[in-house]
Order: sequence, then structure tokens, then C-alpha cells
Amino acid sequence: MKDLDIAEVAQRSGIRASTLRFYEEKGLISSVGRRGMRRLFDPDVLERLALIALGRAAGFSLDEIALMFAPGGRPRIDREMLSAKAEELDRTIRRLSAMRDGLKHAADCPEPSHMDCPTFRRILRAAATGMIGAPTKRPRRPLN
Amino acid sequence: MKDLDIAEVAQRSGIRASTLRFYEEKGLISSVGRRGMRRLFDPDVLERLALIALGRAAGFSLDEIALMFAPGGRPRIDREMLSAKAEELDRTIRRLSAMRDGLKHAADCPEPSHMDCPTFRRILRAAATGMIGAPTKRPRRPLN
DNA sequence: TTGCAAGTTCAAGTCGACTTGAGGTCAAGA
DNA sequence: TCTTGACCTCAAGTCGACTTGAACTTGCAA
Repeated sequence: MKDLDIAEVAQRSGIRASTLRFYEEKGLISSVGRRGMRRLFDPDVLERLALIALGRAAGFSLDEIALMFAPGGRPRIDREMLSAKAEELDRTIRRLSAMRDGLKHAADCPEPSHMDCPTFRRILRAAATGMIGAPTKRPRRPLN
Repeated sequence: MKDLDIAEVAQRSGIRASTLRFYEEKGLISSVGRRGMRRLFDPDVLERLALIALGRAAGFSLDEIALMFAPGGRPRIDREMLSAKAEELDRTIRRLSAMRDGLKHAADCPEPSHMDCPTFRRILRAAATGMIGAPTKRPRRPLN
């Protein structure tokens, strides 16, 4: 199959051209050459981009992902790293679940003011002592 | 009980003085006066800070939290808003759970390269098509 | 051949929640 | 009274992942 134009990669991957340039600059992907001044990409870049998306979704930073794509063709994905991430996710999930339950309760609680609800106050204490854990940064959906 | 010095609030709440000043500037908390140039806080500020921590943990932004503390003493916490957040959390949890399971599988998968594992490839496709959902920003633990 | 949409580079901007630094003030203990 | 360390203000910096803008070049359809 033919090499792809940046717009085509963008279209097929759902990733903006500006992002693709950015990723190339970061060394996450690479173009196989140029037609004039314009980048050409091997179709394989699509798989690589999927891999990057996966990594991001799993909570890896671009830098961490770059490390996995270290020198040498195929991605070197460390199984330990994966387990570690899985466990990290697990902890996050637990925190969020507790939070969700708290919120649900607070939403349904009959007390006139949340401050009068024992459950709410309990959650409050937990949050205050940091047990619930601080800012899980808000999911920021990309504009694509 | 006596009014508190900013250092004391910091110490009791586990929130840095710089953050307290920042919160005051944002209108999230307020000091009751000054001793010389130094802020004095009512002990109630601690409950307010707990509330802020809770809101943050639930995924509200500081601006959203500020809205809840609208004019008029007690926090006006909208039950609808809480349910909405709870549902949002629920969706996030689902995404993360899928991700975690995928990671676990990938970590345990016997295939020599992840690329040869059908499950991995399936997850990959999901990520590529955005089904898994993009960057849940990484939890960034405060330095405190 | 020409027009122009789409590509290119490079620097700077954005968002949220803070932190840091410089330079100044002052309450309180010795 | 003097010292000093904690506090103050205000501006700027940080982090991550991109986006945006300005200024420029060019492949390709008409």
C-alpha cells in the first residue's frame, strides 16, 4: 500500500495533523520521507498510533510511551510495567468507586443540608484527611 | 476557639499556606481579618477546606466548587449536580476497569510479542477507535 | 501557467491548580 | 531595642499535551 499523506493519517486515525507533527517531534512516530516538503507516512504508523492511544488510555505519559518504542523495531512493552499500571488503575478505581457511592448517597440523602447527614460528614472527614485522595485530574477529552 | 494563623490552618488541614492564599484569592475561603498584615482564619475554614477537598476528589473544578459556595452561608450543593458527577464517575470507572483488565491480560499473555495476542489486538482496536476513551489525566498527587 | 488549499516551520499560547521568587513588612521573643 | 523568621504581595514559572498564529512554500487541479 502507498505511503500516506499527513491528512490521510489524520483522517484514518482521528488524530489531528498538528498532533501528528507534535508526535513526530517527540519521536513517537516517524515519517518515511517527504514529497517535496510534505511528510509521507508508512501505513504502519496507524498501528503505532493505536498503540499510543492505548498507552495514553492506560495512563502512560507520552514520555513513558516513547520509552517503550525504544530502539529496535517492535515495541518493547514491559510486562511488569503493565501489571504496575493495572494495579495503579485498580487503586484509582477503588477511590473513584468510593467517591461515586458517596456522591450518590449525598444526592439521595433526605437531610435538608448535606452537613446534617452523617454519611456526608464521614466522607467529608475522609476527604479532609486525604484518605479519598486528591485530584484525579479531570478527564479532558481531546478535540480531535 | 481562637482564630487561626495561616500556618496553623496549613498544619491542621494539610494544605500549604501558598494554596490557602490562592484559595482566598479565588474566593473559595476567606479570612476573618488581620493581625497586622497577617491573615486570621475562623476555625470554620477547616470544614470549608474539607468540603473543597471532597469536591476536588469528586472531580469538581475549583470554579465549580466556588459556585456551590455561592452567596449565603451554607453550601448550596445541587443534588442534580451530585448525581451527574456520580454518573460521570461511573462511566470513568467502567472505562478504567476495561483498561485494567486489558492491561492485566497483556501482562499475563503468553504470546512472545503483544502484537501476536488477539486480546491485545482487540484492545488496541478499541483504543484506536477511541472507544476506550482518551486521556484520563494522570492523577497528580499534590506535594503538600 | 496560475491559483490556492494544504502543507511547512517555529514560537508562543492554553488550561488548571498551584508553586516559586523577589523584595518588603512586622509581631514577638531575647 | 534589636533581630529574625514568619508573613505579606505580585508577577512569573511549572507541568503535560497539544493548539494556534504568523509567515512562508508548494503540489496539483483547472
